[in-house]
Amino acid sequence: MSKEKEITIYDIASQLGLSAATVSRALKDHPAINKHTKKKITDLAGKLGYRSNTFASNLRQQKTNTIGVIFHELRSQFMVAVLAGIEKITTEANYDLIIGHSSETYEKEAANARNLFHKRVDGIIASLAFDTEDLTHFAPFVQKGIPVIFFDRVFENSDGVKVIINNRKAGYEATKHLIDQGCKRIVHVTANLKRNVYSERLAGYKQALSEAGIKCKEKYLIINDLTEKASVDAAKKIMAMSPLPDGIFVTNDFCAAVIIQTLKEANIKIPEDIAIVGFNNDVICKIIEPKLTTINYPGIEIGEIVARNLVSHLQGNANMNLTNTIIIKSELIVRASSLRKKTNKSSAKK
Amino acid sequence: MSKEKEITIYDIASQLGLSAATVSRALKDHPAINKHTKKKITDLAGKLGYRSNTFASNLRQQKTNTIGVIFHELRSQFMVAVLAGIEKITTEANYDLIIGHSSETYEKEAANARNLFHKRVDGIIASLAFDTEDLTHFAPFVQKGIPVIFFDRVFENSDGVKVIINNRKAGYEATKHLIDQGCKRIVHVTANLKRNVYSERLAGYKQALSEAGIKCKEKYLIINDLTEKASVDAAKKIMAMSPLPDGIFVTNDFCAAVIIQTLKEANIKIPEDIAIVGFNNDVICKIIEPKLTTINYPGIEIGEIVARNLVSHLQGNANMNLTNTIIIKSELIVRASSLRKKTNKSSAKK
DNA sequence: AAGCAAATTGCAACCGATTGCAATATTTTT
DNA sequence: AAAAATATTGCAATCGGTTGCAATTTGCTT
Repeated sequence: MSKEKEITIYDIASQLGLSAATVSRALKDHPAINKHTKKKITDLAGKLGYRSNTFASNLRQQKTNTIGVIFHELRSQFMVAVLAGIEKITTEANYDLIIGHSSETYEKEAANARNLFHKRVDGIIASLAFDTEDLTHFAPFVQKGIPVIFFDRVFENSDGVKVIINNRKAGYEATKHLIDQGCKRIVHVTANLKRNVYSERLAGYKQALSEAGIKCKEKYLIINDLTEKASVDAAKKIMAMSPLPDGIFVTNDFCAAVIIQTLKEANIKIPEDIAIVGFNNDVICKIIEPKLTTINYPGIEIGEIVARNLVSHLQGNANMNLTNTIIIKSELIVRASSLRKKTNKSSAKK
Repeated sequence: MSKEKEITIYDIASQLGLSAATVSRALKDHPAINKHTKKKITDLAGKLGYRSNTFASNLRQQKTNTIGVIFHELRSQFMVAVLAGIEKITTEANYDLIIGHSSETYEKEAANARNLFHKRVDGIIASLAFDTEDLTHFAPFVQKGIPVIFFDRVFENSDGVKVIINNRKAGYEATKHLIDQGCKRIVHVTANLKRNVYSERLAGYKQALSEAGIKCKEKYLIINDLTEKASVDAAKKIMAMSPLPDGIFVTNDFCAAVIIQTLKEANIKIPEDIAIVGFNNDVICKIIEPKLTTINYPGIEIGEIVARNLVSHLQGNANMNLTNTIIIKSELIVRASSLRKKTNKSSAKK
């Protein structure tokens, strides 16, 4: 427990009869320093257990080498995957991450933003909470020229870079698939329509219905917060409908899994009575019985792209401000939960 | 995009004809400063958009107000819950978190430790990777008197504070429950026995068997890495046994769920043919069919306790070094996957 | 060996907040 | 009203690394 004194460049300098400036440069591999002295310095630094003081360095250089991340929720595979992608790129580039999560409330999101602002992060990566209605809490960053990049939950018409998938197309494909499977009464379970991801998927849903000449009924739209309880309620609401719907497009795999579970307990057969499609391609898709048809939302790639954009902007290799929106590919993955017709693809692996 | 100059205490001081020292004290609510001047200062600071420079402050105070967290994996409900618990306490106490994850390898764990050491965190919270064999990578912290606290995956005989559950007891109860349900040939699927959590659960398993006069067979012990693939393999191994086992105690819910799924596909009935108990009480327990009996491992509480201990040590309110091990309660939660006898508790909710 | 270019190294002023101690202002005591 | 006590404020050094510019050393040319 003996708290030894920290070694500084001054200690190294005096032990070698050099100046602190030389030591500083040597440790950063500055080209002006003689190879031979450089070696002496790094050797001694190693021996003494020198560790550079980030604060002194940050203070002088006026930058923190830290990126702030604001997530609405961490309990989803998708989000963790995005995080892993971000982490991979940022650690390679030697940036630290400060992670804040909003638990889906605007209030905490704004508090996180303030905190990160005070911590002087060099850049921000964010996905919005359910109830965020404007981006004023990010204004301080914009004013100071600190780059902000959004993914997944974004304001489509805002400035700043956004990395998203084509949610409308995904919603369209999910619904179209159900229609192709013979569904006529298709429920859509989704969340707060203020969020682009949900409103766009809904738009795709409506488009597919209208193209098929199916009228979109108000009562077939269920909006909730995707929690376990809300999912059970949604299932009950669906069971109470008469006639029973024959298809459900759920905007989230976990919610879809709970709905399947609840319906099965009521002896409703999936997919024979009701076919179901989820969204995200979480592991849960393969654990629920029947396995869940879903939209693959590639989290790692999104995280990597988001981070790569931010980092190269910060390093001056590219100017983010020229970019506006980056759209990542997503695709429908068909599994048993929606397969009623034994079509070309034959039976999905059982 | 106009990068305005940052406001410092000197700016505030000169605008008010005061000294920087006074401004600094006023902003920290130092008792020696006159209420009236204090108000003038905070008002102006607000108006100018002053934000304190953490680096200057950290540099001067020689502490970072940052806690490092080393996780072996983030993709589990349990770990995310622990993180949420830690976050709750540390943000209340105004500490930042730097999170590193080892992906279950010693190498990355050590790299994370080095990084956090260089970042000069004030304290460390860690859970060990599968293949970590010693704690030398934490030695630098100990030497400098930086507190390190472990949870879940720990070395039981090491110095330092550990927060764990009684894994032996949990393993015993899980196995005993299976025995009580009439199981005689009980398989145990677990992971690297270097980790206390797994070796202890195994010990509990053996104890329960021996008390019931059941011989513990080598071939009934399956050790893997708990991934999806490994879980499928484990299930196949089990199906190949003759006679078929009639009970499985799995050390992890996700792995248990995959095994259930795989067994069901082979037309094995759960729990009639084989009863199954998992570990952790992840949400997946309630989604898998039948619902999974498991051990409740209270992540949030563990996170809170770990963080509370560390924070109060750092704040000088308590000395962690007097504590050695904190044991949290865990309990068996019985659900359908193991219920063969309709006993006193009658049928678990269907 | 003088002259000049290139390679190394050092000087000293930052970056912005903190804090022990001294100085000044205000209030209370006698 | 002077002395003593208390409340406020300022001085100036400090934390440790960085960097423009100057100084010094070394190498090369003729």
